[in-house]
Amino acid sequence: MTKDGLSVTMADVAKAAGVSRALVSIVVRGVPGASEETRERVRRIAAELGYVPDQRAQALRAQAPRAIGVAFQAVQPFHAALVDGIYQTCEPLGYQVVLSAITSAHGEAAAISSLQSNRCGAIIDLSARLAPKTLAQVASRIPVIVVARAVRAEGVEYVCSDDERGLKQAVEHLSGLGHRAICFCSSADSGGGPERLRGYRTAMKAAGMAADVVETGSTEESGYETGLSLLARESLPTAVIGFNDNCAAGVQTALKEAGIKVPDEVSLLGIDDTGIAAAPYHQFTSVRQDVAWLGKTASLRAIARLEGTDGHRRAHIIPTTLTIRSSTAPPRR
Amino acid sequence: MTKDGLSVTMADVAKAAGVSRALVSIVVRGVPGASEETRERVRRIAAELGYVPDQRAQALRAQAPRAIGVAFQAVQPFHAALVDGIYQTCEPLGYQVVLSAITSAHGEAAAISSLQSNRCGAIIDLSARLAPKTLAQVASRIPVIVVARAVRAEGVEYVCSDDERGLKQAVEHLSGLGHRAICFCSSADSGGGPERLRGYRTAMKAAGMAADVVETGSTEESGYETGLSLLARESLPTAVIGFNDNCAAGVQTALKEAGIKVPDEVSLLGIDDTGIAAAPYHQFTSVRQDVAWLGKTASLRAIARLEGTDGHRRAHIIPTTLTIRSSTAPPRR
DNA sequence: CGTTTTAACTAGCACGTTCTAGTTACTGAG
DNA sequence: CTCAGTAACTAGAACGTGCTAGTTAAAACG
Repeated sequence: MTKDGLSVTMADVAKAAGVSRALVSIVVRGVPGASEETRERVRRIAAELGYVPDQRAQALRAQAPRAIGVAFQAVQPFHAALVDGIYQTCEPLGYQVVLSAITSAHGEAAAISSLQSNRCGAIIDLSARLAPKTLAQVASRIPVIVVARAVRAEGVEYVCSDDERGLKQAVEHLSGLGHRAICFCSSADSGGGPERLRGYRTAMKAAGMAADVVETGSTEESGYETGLSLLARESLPTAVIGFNDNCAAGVQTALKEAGIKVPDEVSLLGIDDTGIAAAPYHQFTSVRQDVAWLGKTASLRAIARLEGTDGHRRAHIIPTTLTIRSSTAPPRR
Repeated sequence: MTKDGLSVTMADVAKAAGVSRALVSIVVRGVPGASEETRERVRRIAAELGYVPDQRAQALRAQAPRAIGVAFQAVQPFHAALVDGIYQTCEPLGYQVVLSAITSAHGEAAAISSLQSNRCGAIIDLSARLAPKTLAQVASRIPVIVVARAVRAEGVEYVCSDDERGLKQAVEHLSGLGHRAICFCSSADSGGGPERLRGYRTAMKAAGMAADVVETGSTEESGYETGLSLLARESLPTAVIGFNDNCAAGVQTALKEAGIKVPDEVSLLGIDDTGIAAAPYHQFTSVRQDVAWLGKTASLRAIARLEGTDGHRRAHIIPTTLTIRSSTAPPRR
């Protein structure tokens, strides 16, 4: 640290080593143009002074942006896994990941604007709730990749799971076990909501069964409410598909409290295959989203768009798989 | 966007408006020095071109750093809440929050180095697992505030909950209900582990009870294992304090599977009061950490250290409260 | 009319880096 | 000894912004 409390700069190292700034730059970047002994000496002095290159200055100097911006919601475990995947893809390729959290104090618009302000070459939005028009406006300046939501906006690309097919897998699994009365808890305005509903309806029709849809939400509480409403019916369905794992967990609680056993009396199926589905007391069969794949695809698309090696595409649909656990079984007699 | 695909700069706006860059700067920052009509015109043109100030250039120009770096683990809901609190405190005070995720692909050292590289004026570390020596080295250059872990390292300040007193509250609540056989699931190497254990031992001693400690971990799985080990004993304790809510949830599952009812036969108490404790099927009494307070304190300390208005302090201990729910009741006869 | 004041605006440097276009100093060939 | 070739190094200009120190031009004042 220099005397005035500011950070160590290249010039400080250069001065201490008795060389020019340019040479220090050559050494720290490891490019040819310095003798081995000078290299050694400069490296040692840099380490002694605790020199760390200033990323902002590097970025400012660079002509082409080397940063990928990610807007995410910290509270969502799903987002955490995606962020992990994005780091895994971007960093080895030499791209910096710039995060901006979407919180109660810092909304989606603020997050995106902050990423623009950091001159990210592309933006990956994990929680696109803004109007398509607004997103399109951003996309006219910077490539935008939306994850887990089918956004129909000019210039916006999206990556999401094949929710429609996922529900087909779920319905087929249950009908294969012999179920005929399968209820789906829908949440139309959540990400993937419309696709999941469509997939359910199509699959039910194909199997010659009547659709049975209840509108709910994506939280455990709404699942619990839905569970109570099912219990109030004259007869229970033999199987219930929750809108997601949270929702399924809520339904299970309501059923358990009423003394209904899962899967003996009612089979229960979640979607997303998050940690909650794998928890020892749930063990939900669940439609698995391949989060690593989603993150990797979004990253690669962002990089491709940033580098301009590839034009705009509309959508990237990632297949789902069914993780079978102990919450599904043949129906009660 | 300019022709070559790069972003709009101040010079672009200045050229389009037929004024100097300096004047654009004056208008954008809203400082005196421009006539109202020029101001209006420049603002309009800036908006038309989609000009967004370059934060990196601003930061580079600024003498004093205005950014607070935060190293966090995305997968931890606890961290998410803290990040939220940090944004709420820092942004209104004009400080930028720079996030760096700690993931499998991007460890704590990488995260901290990235924050240094971004010339943050202070670092808030939500997941300090590095050796105290390493942390001290970082702290010798940049103020470091560690959250939720009592780190004894030169120059490092920490903010954490009063875990010791929290356990005292837990034990007193249970002993007030009449419990005499209270088991504590300890996790010595987790954040707050040693303090929690010490608090438990002290409180038990003060109440004239014998300590009953089982070593476990901070996950649901380890709680489940611990639950099984308790069931293998000749007689169950009448109350169990989980190391945290996750752990308590695991214990509960093991007990439930063995047909043991909570709280009728065994009282169960969690720590942290996270969402899991409040979930409908758990309803744990839990020692609440005031996350908002923790985040606010860490932020304010970071700012104080950054501004140099205040010297180094060692520790900041935030009080805990007990949230009473339905998992605790008087002991079985 | 000359001088001062003030509002409105501009020129140009600095921040820390990278990169181009040099400038040395040394080696080896003729 | 001269000349080219090369390795090792340096000077200085950008990148986009903020700020200091100006420079106009018009109004105010005596």
